[in-house]
Amino acid sequence: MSWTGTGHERRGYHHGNLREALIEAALALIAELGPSGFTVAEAARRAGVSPAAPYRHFRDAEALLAEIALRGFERFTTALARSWQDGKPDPLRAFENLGRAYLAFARDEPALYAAMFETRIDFANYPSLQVASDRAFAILREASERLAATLPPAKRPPALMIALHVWAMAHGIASLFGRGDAGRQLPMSPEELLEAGILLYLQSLGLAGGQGPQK
Amino acid sequence: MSWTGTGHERRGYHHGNLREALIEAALALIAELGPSGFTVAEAARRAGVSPAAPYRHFRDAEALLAEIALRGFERFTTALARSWQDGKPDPLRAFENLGRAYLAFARDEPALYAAMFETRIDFANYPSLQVASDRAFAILREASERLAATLPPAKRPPALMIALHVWAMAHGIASLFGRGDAGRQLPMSPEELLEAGILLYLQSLGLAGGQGPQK
DNA sequence: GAAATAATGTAAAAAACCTTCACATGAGTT
DNA sequence: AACTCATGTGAAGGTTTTTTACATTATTTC
Repeated sequence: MSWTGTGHERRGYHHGNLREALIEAALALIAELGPSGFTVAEAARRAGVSPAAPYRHFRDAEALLAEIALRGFERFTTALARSWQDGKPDPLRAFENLGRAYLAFARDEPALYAAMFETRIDFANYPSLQVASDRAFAILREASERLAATLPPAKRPPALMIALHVWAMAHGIASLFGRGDAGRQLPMSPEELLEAGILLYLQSLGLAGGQGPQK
Repeated sequence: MSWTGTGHERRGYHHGNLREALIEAALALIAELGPSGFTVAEAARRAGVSPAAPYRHFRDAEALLAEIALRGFERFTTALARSWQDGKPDPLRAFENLGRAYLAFARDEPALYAAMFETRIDFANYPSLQVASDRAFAILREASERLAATLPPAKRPPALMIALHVWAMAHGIASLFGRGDAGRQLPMSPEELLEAGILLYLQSLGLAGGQGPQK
């Protein structure tokens, strides 16, 4: 038993909670070394089991990553929904909060975010991932709908487009500048950058800044 | 010599152009299987040499990827500069062309784009990569400067901010929706999405749409 | 409660990969 | 022609992935 890890104690022949222990170990590995630093063998080592044990719980390495990404999307959805607060105190403020929550999630849970977006998992092989990802996007879309609905129908821009633009900018900022040490330094924080970008964008749609839409 | 590849012919004991052949093989692998599908052994196999041969040209697998990313940034810079056309016919049109060129590069050279942005190479270990990346961003920044300069100084927004916002949105769209099959389907093409996003954003700065800045 | 069954972990092994090292070969130089 | 350097080979050690046969424990059923 030379692989017996120094980490969490082992109750006996059976681990008792190996599935969770593997997920935690994988998360720690990703956080430390990036998505490519994770290996099934190392996760097993940290959980104190043999290299074959993980295969009782996950079909292969990708399945473990997919499970992590799935939980990531679920927590992401929760975090976004909480920050949106059903549009309170007002849709614009709530929308800004949504943006901050997006970046906060990417910063505070880099391993989850990496598993969700920096890992090349084919969603077709994991339908639940597609569902979970759609649910997260649905928050953003709902927020965009509510924001757009503050305008009279004639001047109302398509909410889906707004949601896509905001998602792209948020993901772009998180991905390019999200980690403090990521090579590039900014004249402002990622949060400030995103907030400014969203406000400018919404302004031209007449959804921020107090004046009507451009035309 | 069981590893003699079926690909490009071999002139003798010495390959003659192994370095380039390895880079090509790695690019093909990344294009086919994603960044994680590349292995030194397979690249060597395709080049028709032994698995140890690549180490005469690259310190390790990451160094090969870094070289690919470096070339990617150089070609990226060239493509962006060409599309920008020194601001012709006018800064706004040229700016839109820049956005299209960004997405075209991500679509047409997915392997390069992946090596540049989806691979977690530490720029600190490859200073030339940092330089090349900065050069690419400099095009975007210069374009932003020129665009901002179309406004009187008092109303001129910070060009760096514009460049960061546009880069983030372009990268976000490329990364989330750039590949046709990438799970999510859009109501419009990535190019149209980006163009609309940029125009709306610039509108509120008074840089597009024909009217002055808001507020 | 004992026996059958299911779940979970181990050991061993094959295949692939990464990388290094000593050595071989060929190219270019003097 | 001899020397030197660059480039490629063969072999080897170490790691990882995943499968298979087997061992152990938990759970269910009678």
